[in-house]
Amino acid sequence: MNQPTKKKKVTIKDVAKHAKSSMSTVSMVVNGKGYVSDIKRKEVLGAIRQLGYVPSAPARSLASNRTNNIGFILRESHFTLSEPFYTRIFLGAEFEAKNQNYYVLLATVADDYEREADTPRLLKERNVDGIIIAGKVNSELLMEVEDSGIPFVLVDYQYKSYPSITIDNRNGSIEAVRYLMEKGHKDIAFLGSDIRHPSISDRLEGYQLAMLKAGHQDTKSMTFIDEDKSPTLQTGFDLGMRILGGKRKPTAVFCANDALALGLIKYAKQKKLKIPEDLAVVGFDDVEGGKFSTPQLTTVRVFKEQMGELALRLLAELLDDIPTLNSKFERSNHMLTVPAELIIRESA
Amino acid sequence: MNQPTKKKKVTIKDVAKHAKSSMSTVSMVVNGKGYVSDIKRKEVLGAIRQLGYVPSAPARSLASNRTNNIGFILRESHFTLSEPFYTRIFLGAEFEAKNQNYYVLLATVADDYEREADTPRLLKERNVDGIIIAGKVNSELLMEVEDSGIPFVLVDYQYKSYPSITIDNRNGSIEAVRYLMEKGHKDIAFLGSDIRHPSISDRLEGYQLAMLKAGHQDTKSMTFIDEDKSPTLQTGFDLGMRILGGKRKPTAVFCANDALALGLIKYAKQKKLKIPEDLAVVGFDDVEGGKFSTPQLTTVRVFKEQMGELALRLLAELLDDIPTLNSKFERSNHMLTVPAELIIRESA
DNA sequence: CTGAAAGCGCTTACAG
DNA sequence: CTGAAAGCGCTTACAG
Repeated sequence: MNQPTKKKKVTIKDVAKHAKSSMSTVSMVVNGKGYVSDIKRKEVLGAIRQLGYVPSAPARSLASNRTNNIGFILRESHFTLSEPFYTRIFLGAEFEAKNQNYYVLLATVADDYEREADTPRLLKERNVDGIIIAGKVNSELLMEVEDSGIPFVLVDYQYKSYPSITIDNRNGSIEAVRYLMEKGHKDIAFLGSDIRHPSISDRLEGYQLAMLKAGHQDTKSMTFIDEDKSPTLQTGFDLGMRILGGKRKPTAVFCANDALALGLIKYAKQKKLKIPEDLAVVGFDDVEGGKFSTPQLTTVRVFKEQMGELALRLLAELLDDIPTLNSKFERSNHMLTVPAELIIRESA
Repeated sequence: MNQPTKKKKVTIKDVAKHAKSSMSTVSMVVNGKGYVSDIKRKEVLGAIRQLGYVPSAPARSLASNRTNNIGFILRESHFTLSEPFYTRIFLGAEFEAKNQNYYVLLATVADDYEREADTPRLLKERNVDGIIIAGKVNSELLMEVEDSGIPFVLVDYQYKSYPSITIDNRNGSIEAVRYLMEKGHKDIAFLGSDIRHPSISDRLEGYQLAMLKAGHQDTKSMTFIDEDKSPTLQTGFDLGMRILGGKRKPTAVFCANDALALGLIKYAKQKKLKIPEDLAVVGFDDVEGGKFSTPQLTTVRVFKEQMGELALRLLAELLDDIPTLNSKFERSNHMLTVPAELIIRESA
């Protein structure tokens, strides 16, 4: 069928000729711009189908001064995380990009990013119309993107009041802590790390709010945080020692994320504690591993794909609305929050 | 510093003028083609630096008929696997792509891929110079890529005798089984699934070879395979029942990959078996989770980043060597195998 | 070894 | 509402 012969590329010119029309008309129907009579449109569409015409991306870019590429910037360590969190956000963005006819160029950056030296090529070459930045990244990078003038949106992170998609961490946390309380727990601890990540500090805040509201003044002695560590299994395991080694042992722990929760559970099991009987544990994120852990993890679900999708859509809207990039009004409309949802399984 | 002013784009023309040279000369020094005198080159380079010239990707593409993009095709389920296996391969390719000045466009495809309907846009639009296909994918896709005439290489998969980068699964497996034998094990079982993936069937073969060589004729009663399942934790867990429920219980199990091994361990622990005392377990892949499991997983390491890097490099070479895509000679030179390495930890 | 010129395949004012 | 033409920023023969 599809002979791998050196078939000549079909151009817009061929289509125009075939449809007895002009290149501009073809261009208009392809791009859905301007008015073309129904008859002409049909003829053109027919010619396109018959000839198998596919527009050339580079030619379009060159002529229109748009790349139709979106950059997706992510810390390398976030990309290779065993729990596919950002990967799923990326996937959501990719999915929506297909709908919107964008290509997404992924650029991973080192954790110790340095301006200039590590500038992603897509930024240097300005080979994107807009950028999505996922998760916490070096502020050098942020400033660099900001200076570039290329529109961008953040996902699961915030910077000044630039457009962003964030999780409703506070309410998700409140819900989790309340659930624990309903189960009769009073001594509820918080376990966290990398507290400078806004998602994590918001989760702490939610915890504090819920505790205060329930009349527990002293949350401080019950919060265990290793600020300098990233929130991984290992960190959770290590913090487990501190939590369970103190004199005032909690009966429940709300963890800043699933990895920490899983690490804590691992430690607790090693100490022969029964979960949830001896210690109830709730995580946050709803990561793959939580479904397969023993016991299965009770957690707060984050809609990762949806976040990516929203980010792409928001960015696409920005690109359409502000070609001159000047309207700084209504910025707050561009800071979206997606709800999180408590998922009750076995660990609490 | 970097004013976000509407600075006019610096073009090759500006550089030529500034360097008192011509556009073609500038082009040549940028691309390192043809001969340019040292003096001219220096002048041009100086002008480029001073003006901050960055070539326009689309203009280049249009003029040269190369996109400078590489497509990376991957099954969606492989991308979101909790164990970042293919993700790391991708990262390796991405890394090498930077060196070679390619952008890599990631396209994830559904597991139930259908020709035409699901054709990745990068293929349809021919917006890539070459393609990397990672892991086992639908044969429809393979045929479609083949028909497109776009050069491609496979990673961790094979198709006809197209260029590929594969793991030395057989020798890795032999090494693992031999290690188990050295430890005194005789009843060594094999645990696997999705046996149609060449990597997995090769691992089985390695197992069989090693067993035979050691005088164990009957490997059949010791191989446990669920062909229709993918090699996940869950499958490993489920197969655990069969392995440990039979009358002839193995003292060691060589698993087709880490996920299966981890699932098996989970089941065995639940059955109060001690690992490795009661049951020794070896995996394959050396995935993140194995380092944090209890006990830590003994496994065969696969150099994932390196595989991606090799794939990109191989593809880049193909693209340079055969612009007309005709030489089908020496294909076997293009089927690379990377060694695997036994990593001894705690589970065996 | 270097420069002038055509051409890559589109989009976009601009006439009509 | 539709067509002719310029121009996007490069690369690549082709003269010199």
